[in-house]
Amino acid sequence: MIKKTTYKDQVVEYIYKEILKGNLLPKSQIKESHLAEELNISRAPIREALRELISIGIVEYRPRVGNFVVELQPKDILDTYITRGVIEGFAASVSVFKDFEIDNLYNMCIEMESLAKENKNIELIDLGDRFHNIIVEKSNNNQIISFAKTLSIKSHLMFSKYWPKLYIPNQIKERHILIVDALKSKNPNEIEKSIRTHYEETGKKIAKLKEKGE
Amino acid sequence: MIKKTTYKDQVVEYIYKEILKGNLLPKSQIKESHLAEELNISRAPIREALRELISIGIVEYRPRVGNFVVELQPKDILDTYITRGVIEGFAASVSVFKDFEIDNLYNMCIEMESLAKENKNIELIDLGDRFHNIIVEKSNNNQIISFAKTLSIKSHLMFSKYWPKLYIPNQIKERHILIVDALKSKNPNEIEKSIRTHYEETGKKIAKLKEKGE
DNA sequence: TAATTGTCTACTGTCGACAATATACAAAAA
DNA sequence: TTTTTGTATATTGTCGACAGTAGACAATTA
Repeated sequence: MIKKTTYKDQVVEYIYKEILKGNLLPKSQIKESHLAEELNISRAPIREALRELISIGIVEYRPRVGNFVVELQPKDILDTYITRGVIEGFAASVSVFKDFEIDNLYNMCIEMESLAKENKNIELIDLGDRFHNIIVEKSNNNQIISFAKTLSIKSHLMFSKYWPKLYIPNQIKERHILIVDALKSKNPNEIEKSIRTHYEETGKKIAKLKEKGE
Repeated sequence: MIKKTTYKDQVVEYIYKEILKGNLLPKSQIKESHLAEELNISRAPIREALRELISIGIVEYRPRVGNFVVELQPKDILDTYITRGVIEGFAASVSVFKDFEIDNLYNMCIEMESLAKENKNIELIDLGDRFHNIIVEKSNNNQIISFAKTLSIKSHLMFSKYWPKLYIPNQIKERHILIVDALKSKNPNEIEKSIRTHYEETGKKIAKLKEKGE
């Protein structure tokens, strides 16, 4: 499969990763011409990329002033995680999972613990994404899926820094198994609640760490 | 209050209204250079405006091919309305309203009926927006507020065409009073459910009309 | 005829340049 | 000193031009 990408798409990736890596700090200005020079392209694709990041909520834009990496306040973090719980919770509550699909999700929980123990962070995060993605996609609601994707990108930015401090391997497994158990119950209210709690807990935790750390 | 706007913002408004008015039909291509010539500006601000409309989900973009007014399938309409119910429903369930605020919302319901009877559509839509906005804002969750805004813009596009066929004046009032009554109950589950139902009903209705109409 | 290949055209992708302006900082005034 | 006013500059906003390509349609081949 050959994939044709534009400069814009590559720049989106580039900026996103620079923020993740901590090379671009919150509140710092992303200057179009500097980036253009750095990447040896013109400002046009840079601007397009910035617009995309703005719509996700990663970059803040002040007309005629500039583009800035957003400073995520504890409150913003909590809001985002709570909303993610609302979106994904709803998705799960209207989804119908077959037994083997639930087993599959369960196995992913087990694998999470292993990966966490081996410190394979990248694989672990990827597995987590897949786990939650399966749930969201199952809703078959495109608006929900689209919002969930935005929130997932945004969350990454929030937890990456605090990742190691959040949960021990066993907790990671257990927390996700709670969701699987709820799915087994086939009770929409229970399912919805379990996922909301899942995200709210993490949101609170990160928000608290963020508060202390500054 | 003096407001300084860029071309981009004005173009967003322009395109949005052209779609609402039916001058730009679903599936039709929005050609940058044509619009640029029409408005006597360059392509740059046009592109920026299009990117914004894309992120809302009003315009569809195929790389290297063009920008097209989205063709909203009945399923998309239902998805959007259901999601709006989920978002606003959550907002309402975590909000705490004072008695006088609830009275205020109730009065708005009464006024809706009057406006509907007098066929003051623009004012009526505006009042509806304010009603739902009050609920969303009260949640004090910026992520929720931001999603709600997107969904509101998108919904307008969906119902504008079918507006007169949806509800009679008394129904408009009664449907919103159901929400107010739920708020009075102070029961989060009841509140959340009432708003979800509110939007799901309308979504289904519009989706059905859309199916028939084509 | 039907399938393939070649060509043309209109559109988007990207460019570099200039215009407009927010901000910082210096100069002037109180 | 403190406040106001002017000025410089770096950055965004907009422009027009050119490059590259998707899609349409004609020409070619079987």
